Amino acid sequence: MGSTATTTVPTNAELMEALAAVGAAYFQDFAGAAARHGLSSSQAKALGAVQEPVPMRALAGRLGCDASNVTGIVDRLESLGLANRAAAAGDRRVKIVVITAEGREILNRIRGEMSRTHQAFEAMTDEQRIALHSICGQVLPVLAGRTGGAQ
Amino acid sequence: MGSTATTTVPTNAELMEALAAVGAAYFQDFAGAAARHGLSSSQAKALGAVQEPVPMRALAGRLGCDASNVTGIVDRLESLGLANRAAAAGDRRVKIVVITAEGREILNRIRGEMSRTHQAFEAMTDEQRIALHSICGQVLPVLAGRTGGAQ
DNA sequence: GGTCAAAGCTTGAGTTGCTGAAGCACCTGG
DNA sequence: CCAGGTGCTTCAGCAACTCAAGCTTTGACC
Repeated sequence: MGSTATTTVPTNAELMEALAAVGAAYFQDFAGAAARHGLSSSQAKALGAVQEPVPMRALAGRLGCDASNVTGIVDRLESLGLANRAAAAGDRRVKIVVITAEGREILNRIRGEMSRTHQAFEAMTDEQRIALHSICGQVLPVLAGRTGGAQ
Repeated sequence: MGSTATTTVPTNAELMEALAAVGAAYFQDFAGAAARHGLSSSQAKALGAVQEPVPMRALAGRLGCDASNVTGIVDRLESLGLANRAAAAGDRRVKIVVITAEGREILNRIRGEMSRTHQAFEAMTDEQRIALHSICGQVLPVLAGRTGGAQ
C-alpha cells in the first residue's frame, strides 16, 4: 500500500499539532461528561484509575502528581460515596482506595456520555480502528517513558 | 462479541482507553517541558494559542475557559515578557494578545524539548505517520463539535 | 529487645486555574 | 443622546497542585 503520490509524509511538527488538537478535544469531551455528574476532571480521572484497588501512593504515581494532592481528591470522592479507603493487610501505614458500586456506575455513565468521542469512533472504518489501536499500543510505552532514553 | 481472528477490530472501549492513555502521556510530556521553562501547562497552552495575535475573548474560546480566567494567565505571561496586550484598532474595548520574540523562542524550545513525543514519532514508519495524520484530520472536526449532533 | 532510618499518609502554607457575579469602559442602534 | 449590549477586569470562593513538616508504622541493625 501507500503508493499514492498525493499523500505526503507529515512532519513531526504537523503530527504534534494534530495529536495535540485531538488530545485536547478528547479531554474536553471527557471533562464535560464528568462535569455533568458533578465531578472535576481530576476526580473523574482518579475514579478511572481505581477500577482496581490501589494504594494512595501508587495512585499518585498513576495520576502523575504529588501524594499529598491525592489525599484531597480521594477525600472528595469519599464524601461523594464514590470510593472508600480500606486498610491494607500486612501494612497498617498503607490505605487502599476502593471504588464503590456507585462510583463504578458513575464512571460507566460518564464514559457512555462522551458523545463526541463515540461519534468520532463511529465514523472510523475497521481498518482505521485497527491502525489507530496498533499505533497507540506501539507509541504508548515510548511516550510514557518506559524506554531507557531520556530522563 | 465473538471475533476470533488474530487482528480483531478494537471496541469503542478499547479505543477510548488507548486514546486516553496516549493523550495523557502526551500532555505530561508537554507539561514537563513547559515546567522546565517555568511555565504552567495553561500558560504554555495559551502561548501556543497566540502565535497569531488574538483578542482576549477569542483566546478564552480557544482555551475553553472563562474570559475572566484569561486575564490572570495573560497577566503572568506579560509579567514574564512572553506576551503583550495591544489595543485593537477600531474598538478600544478590545485588547489583543501578541506573543513577543522571547515568547516565540520559549515556545519553540518547549516543543523541541518534548523528547518522549519526538522519540515516539521517530519510531513510526512513514505509513503509520500518514495513517495517524489522516485519522486525526478526519476525527478532529467531529471531536471538536463541528457536527450538529449532540449538545 | 531497643533504636533509628525510611516509607506511607496527612496537614498546612502558598500559588495557580477556574467560575460566577459585579463593575467599568466602550460601542451601537434607536 | 440615551439604552442596551459587548469586552475586559476585579473580587470572592473552591479545586488542584507543590513543598515542607509531622505522625504512625515498619524493617533493619546493634
